[in-house]
Amino acid sequence: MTASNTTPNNASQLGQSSAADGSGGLSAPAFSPLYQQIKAQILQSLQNAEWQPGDVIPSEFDLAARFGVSQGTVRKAIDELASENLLVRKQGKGTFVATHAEHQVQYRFLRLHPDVGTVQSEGPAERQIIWCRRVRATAEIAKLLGLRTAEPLIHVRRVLRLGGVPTICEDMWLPAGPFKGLTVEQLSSYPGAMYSLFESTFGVRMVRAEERIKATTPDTETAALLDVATQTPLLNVERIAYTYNNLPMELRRALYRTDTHHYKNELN
Amino acid sequence: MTASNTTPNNASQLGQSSAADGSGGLSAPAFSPLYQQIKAQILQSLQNAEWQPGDVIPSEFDLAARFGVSQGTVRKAIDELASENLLVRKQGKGTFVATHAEHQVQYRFLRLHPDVGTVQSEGPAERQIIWCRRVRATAEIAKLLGLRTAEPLIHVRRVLRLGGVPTICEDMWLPAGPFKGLTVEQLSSYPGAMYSLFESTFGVRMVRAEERIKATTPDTETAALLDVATQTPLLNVERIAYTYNNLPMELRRALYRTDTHHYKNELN
DNA sequence: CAGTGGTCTAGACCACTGG
DNA sequence: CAGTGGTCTAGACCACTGC
Repeated sequence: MTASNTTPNNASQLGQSSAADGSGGLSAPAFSPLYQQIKAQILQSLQNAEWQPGDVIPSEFDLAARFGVSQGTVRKAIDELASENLLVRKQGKGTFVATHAEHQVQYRFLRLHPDVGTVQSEGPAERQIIWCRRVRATAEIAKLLGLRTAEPLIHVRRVLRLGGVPTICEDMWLPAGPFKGLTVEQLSSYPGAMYSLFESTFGVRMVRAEERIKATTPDTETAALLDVATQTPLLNVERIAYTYNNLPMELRRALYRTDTHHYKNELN
Repeated sequence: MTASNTTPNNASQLGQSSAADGSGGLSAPAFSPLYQQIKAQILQSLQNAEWQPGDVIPSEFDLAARFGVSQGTVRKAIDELASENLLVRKQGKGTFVATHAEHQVQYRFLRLHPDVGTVQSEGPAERQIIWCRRVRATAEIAKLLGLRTAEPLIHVRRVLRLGGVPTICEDMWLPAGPFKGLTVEQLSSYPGAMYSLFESTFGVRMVRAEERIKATTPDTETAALLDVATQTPLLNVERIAYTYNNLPMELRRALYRTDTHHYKNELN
């Protein structure tokens, strides 16, 4: 009785998700293990906002019962989601939906760190919104965000001061639809990180990002904002941030001063 | 008979490794699960060069028998080592010691990619060794490499051409001891990546690296090597590469041209 | 076909949290 | 104390490789 498996193998009552699964190829039947299907189910619940950021999700045994699999299988699914920073496990307490609002890390995607030996204990960044405008997508921006040219966008420009020094000047482009109603007042008064605001107010959770870095010099306007000469070499960091389903939701083009800070990257 | 566990719990015949374990704190007894101890044992075999890069290691069942644990426990240990890129699993074939000589990825730690739309299919980089000298460590370099000031080093300077264009100029400092006998001829004639040479010829396997990026302009000598004006903004990438045990074994300071390439980083 | 890694189960017990 | 995640086992079967 006990030693026989539940089903011969692949997909039975568990419908394979229909949307893009990123496999690309189309020849192979593409065997998908049970835990991957469970993972897709959990992901679906996250996308559907069935569980909110910060919430506890059901226990491993509950989920196992719900999906009709063993706890170990659910565990493996959650393991992967946790390693992708979509879920956070806390022993003895439960498994939680990850959130940008965790006070521990203010800027999860910011890789700019103060040089050691120079200014330290600089505290939180001071943020200054330069503007927040409605614009239309250029062909270039539309392509990067997966939109059509001339679709409405919100364009935000801001400066961050670290340790009192203007260090970062960034432009952000957001699709107007999901961010309808975003105002300078919100951006200025919100106490947490910008992605935390997006999460709580607009239900858009940034999950992953890609950055492309070049060296450049600022135009006169940006040079003034950063209080540097126009020939000062700066890092040009272009970021595309993605929400669930690899959907790009933000384009950000930032200039970093690197006289007292550096961009840190770990290579494995 | 079967349902009782092997040992009440922690460390029994498995001696906890003596060297630095990175735990830092000293108050807690620091419970260490079995699979972590197995992982440490396997790591030890890797450091002792008991298994060479590219070799197969014993099967999960063999290792389980050797360590007196179940296959699942060995599996979890190998899982972590594989996720750290120290081992590579190949279904149906075995588990292999990772190597920099895999033809698939020529430069595992190089994050500079050609811009899309510009020059493509640029093929392998052309390497040009500018010099290879014996020097003594400055205080700064000694600190970064965990050495004492004035310890002997090998200083290599080279230029990489991508798609025919001189794009990277880098200086490397290596401790003279482990790299005794490194010559310009070796560096010039070796067909693979530099870390592959280190691995096969000197038994030094780079496992992990940290990079700190700033924007700068080149001095006249470097500007000439890269064929750019001295006011051209460039990426300054300072890398410390580590072998097993978090031992720093290389300091590298590179300047990247970013007119047709960019430094790519994935944020999770 | 045998050998390897990969999946899945069922059940036991441990470590941690909070009422 | 009960409930959660974390570890460990023993055993079954699947998918892939290569002889």
